[in-house]
Amino acid sequence: MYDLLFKYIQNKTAIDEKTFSEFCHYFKPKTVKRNEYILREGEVCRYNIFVNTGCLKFYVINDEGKELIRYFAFESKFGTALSSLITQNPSSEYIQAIEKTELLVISRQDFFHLVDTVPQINFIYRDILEMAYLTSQERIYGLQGQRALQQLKWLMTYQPKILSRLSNKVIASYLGVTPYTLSRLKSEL
Amino acid sequence: MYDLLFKYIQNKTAIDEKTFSEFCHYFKPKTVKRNEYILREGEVCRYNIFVNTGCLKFYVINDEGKELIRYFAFESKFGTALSSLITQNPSSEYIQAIEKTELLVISRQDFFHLVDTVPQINFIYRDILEMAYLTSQERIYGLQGQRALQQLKWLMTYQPKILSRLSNKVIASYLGVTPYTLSRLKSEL
DNA sequence: TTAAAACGTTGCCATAGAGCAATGTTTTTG
DNA sequence: CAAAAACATTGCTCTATGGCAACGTTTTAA
Repeated sequence: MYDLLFKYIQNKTAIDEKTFSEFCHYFKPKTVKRNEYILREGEVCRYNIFVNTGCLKFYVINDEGKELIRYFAFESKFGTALSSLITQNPSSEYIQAIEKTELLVISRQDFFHLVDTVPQINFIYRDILEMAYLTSQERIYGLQGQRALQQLKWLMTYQPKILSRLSNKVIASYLGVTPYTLSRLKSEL
Repeated sequence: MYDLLFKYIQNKTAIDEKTFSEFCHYFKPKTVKRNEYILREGEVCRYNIFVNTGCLKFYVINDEGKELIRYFAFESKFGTALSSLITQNPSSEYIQAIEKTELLVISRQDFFHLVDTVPQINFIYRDILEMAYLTSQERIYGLQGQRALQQLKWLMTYQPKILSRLSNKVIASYLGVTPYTLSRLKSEL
């Protein structure tokens, strides 16, 4: 149950099993079904989430009713509606399972308690933030600059898992184009 | 010289002048001219930067030769090419002064030393990363979803400083549209 | 202070992508 | 396993934005 999480932390910082076992019980296992919501727009986010198996999508519904995905959390990834988690204001994001997904869920309070008291978790959180920020930056440059075809090629090279595991509809929503356009682009490759 | 930086830190965490004076000398004053480069593509970023007066732009030049701006650092803002700073790989970003700008510059080594030894700076860095990530997220949703006119309206509401202080050419590069389009959009408002 | 350079605006046309409709395919679920 | 629902593809048309050219205005720097 905690194997993946232990490997994740061990991979990024020095930690022994004893230290890990002292805090891992703060992470509660939870299984969600395909299409089940973990968080809806308007709710306050009270958890940080680690994905054991499956996949979550993080998205908003814009004024025109379109679903815009900013992030997929696959196995061994953390994800949360960070803005709401930090500010405790209602979230503008939805978090939803794309397929049957097994999670480890930690409450906001417990998580920040660990960040403040366990140096390894302080470092992990810093690493998560740094990496999330870097990924966001690259994505901004991608969305700003490239034509949709270029974005698709970038995705094929750097995020092939997204293309191979997810539906066209979902990929289109991530790229910010319509499924029609994505379908046409794929035939141009 | 260090007034703004002290206020910045004091505003986010409890700190007294004595503690501040013990580490502030790590930040070296530097003045750069209009259009002067602080970092060019291909160079390794070795500094974190705090802006005292003026404004910096952080951008890439894409395959088509277009300048794409992801961030402006105005007074009382930190900014760096974080990806290069962390990995010490060559930067894909440029950092350049838009106008005459006074900086406080701290070396990578000193900065992470402070992050690891001064709890207030650890917290500041966490706050910078959190806020930068949140801003990036919002920008991703903006770029993905909205038409350029909507983006411009968003900017008028939430970042009026950008519109009032910077040239159309620079704003267009931030929005990811051509100056022609921006000029036309403004006449539609 | 004035020539040169950069910038902003607008007309015209080209093009990428949106949106709808129709059709075939795959997936889901009782 | 079969019916229903969701998804993928493609033709047609429409719109937002790109890109060039021309021209006036502002800024820069010697």
